Amino acid sequence: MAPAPAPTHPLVRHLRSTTDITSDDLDALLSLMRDQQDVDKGYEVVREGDHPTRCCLLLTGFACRYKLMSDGSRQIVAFNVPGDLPDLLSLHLGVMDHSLATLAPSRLAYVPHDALRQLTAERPKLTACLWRQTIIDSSMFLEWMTGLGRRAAPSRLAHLICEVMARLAIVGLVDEGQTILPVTQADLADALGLSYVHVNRILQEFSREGLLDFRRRLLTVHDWPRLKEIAEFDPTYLHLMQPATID
Amino acid sequence: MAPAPAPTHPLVRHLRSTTDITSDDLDALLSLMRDQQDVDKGYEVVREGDHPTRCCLLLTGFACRYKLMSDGSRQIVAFNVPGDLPDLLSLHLGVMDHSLATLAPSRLAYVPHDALRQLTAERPKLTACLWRQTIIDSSMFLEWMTGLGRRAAPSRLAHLICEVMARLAIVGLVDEGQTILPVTQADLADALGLSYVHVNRILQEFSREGLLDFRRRLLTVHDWPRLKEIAEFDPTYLHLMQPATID
DNA sequence: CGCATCTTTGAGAGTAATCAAACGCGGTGG
DNA sequence: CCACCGCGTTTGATTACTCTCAAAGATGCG
Repeated sequence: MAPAPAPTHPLVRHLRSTTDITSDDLDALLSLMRDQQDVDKGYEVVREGDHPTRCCLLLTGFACRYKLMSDGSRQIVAFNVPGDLPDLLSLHLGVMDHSLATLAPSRLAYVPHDALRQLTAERPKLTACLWRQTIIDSSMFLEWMTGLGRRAAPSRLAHLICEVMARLAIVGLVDEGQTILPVTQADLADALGLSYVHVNRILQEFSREGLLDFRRRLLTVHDWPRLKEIAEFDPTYLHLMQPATID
Repeated sequence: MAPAPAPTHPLVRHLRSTTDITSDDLDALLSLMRDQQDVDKGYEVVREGDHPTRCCLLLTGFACRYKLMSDGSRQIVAFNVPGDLPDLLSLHLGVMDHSLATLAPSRLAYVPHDALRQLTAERPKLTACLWRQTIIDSSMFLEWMTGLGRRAAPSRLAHLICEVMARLAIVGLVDEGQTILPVTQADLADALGLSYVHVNRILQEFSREGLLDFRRRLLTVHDWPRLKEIAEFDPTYLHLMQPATID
């Protein structure tokens, strides 16, 4: 039987795919990641208003960043996949202006701000890589905003699925067009600025058309080219060093 | 008569209000800003797909960043006021994934990426300030996204006006609740994900209620507290070092 | 087996888009 | 000085997308 592929650290996969980080800087960064924790789904890593003193790395699982409105509604502004540094921005922001929570049982690693700040003071190249990382984040926000503002609901949903698939593929979590996407339709709705009822109807339409199926957290894309077409998905904004990994 | 207040450089006002930059770093940065240019309204500073080799500083005028959709519609993702470094992110991004254009006659200063990169390699403190700056940008995107996804149209418009007023106030461009906002209602619509017809109707409603008037690029806010209330405007996400400047 | 969570369905209501046309104002040129 | 022109704004009528509310099915976990 074929041996399982060497399990590469997701952070390594992630950073290598979006930056030209050196092995040396990578090792230095990884050496700070000793403090790890397993958490359940629904764990709030940081909350709006917090003054965090450390950043976290998502090793396994799934997370999202969101803001809560006064009427109780929630806008999810980002999904995070393994390898992401979801709250890296807290390094340069006193106060969190949004929250971060897991959507699935997850493993987190923590890096104290102090250590990270010292590391960046010593290593300009690494600093540039991490800075670039936060900027790519903001690129994704821009794309998301554009979807919220100007894309019709089906295209918006398709685009979100394309993005998440692409990012999961980078860290090796997509197999034959299938992936576990541990979110509910209500979570998708919160990300898309739609109601969950409407999301449900669009998903049914997609399924009826043979485009994809999303049931019980298992996402199966049957027709990636057409999905990309509906989404008008252009992965440029992910700023990958190599061309996209699905096609 | 009272002497006019000393005209401070807008970049200085801006950076001082959002970071703890030192005078020394500030001078170093300013010394790179020699290359200046006056441009007309509608000038495209950088375009989606470009590979810029310099960043710009908006000295006077008004600009916006936007993405164009295949159907010709436009999503404005940010407005830029004097003192902003609207495309600082291009320093760490090979390709622009959105465009930047002026909305009013403006004066720009350019800084080559080379020079800026060298400066950041030498000055970790300055790097942190600029990094922070790009992160605050991304905070504003998050707030904007939340508005697009979850705020009703009137609240969304009110929020945008609050933000722009607050940021103009920082650089001293608001006087007695009045400011020149050099955008059309169609521009506002492109920023808000609404049609210009709808924006017009909301503005009329605001005017009828005595909340504000926006005519021929002159914005007059009559009832700032109520505007903030409608917008649920909480300036935390602007990450100002001092509390907000209007109240 | 029972409960909690998540998904699905239907009906009715509203918000905002679209289309089309008129209006107002400032600038230009005769 | 007036007529015209263009940009931006305003208006009205119609359409349609999406939400809300309410309730019924599924599914999986304990």
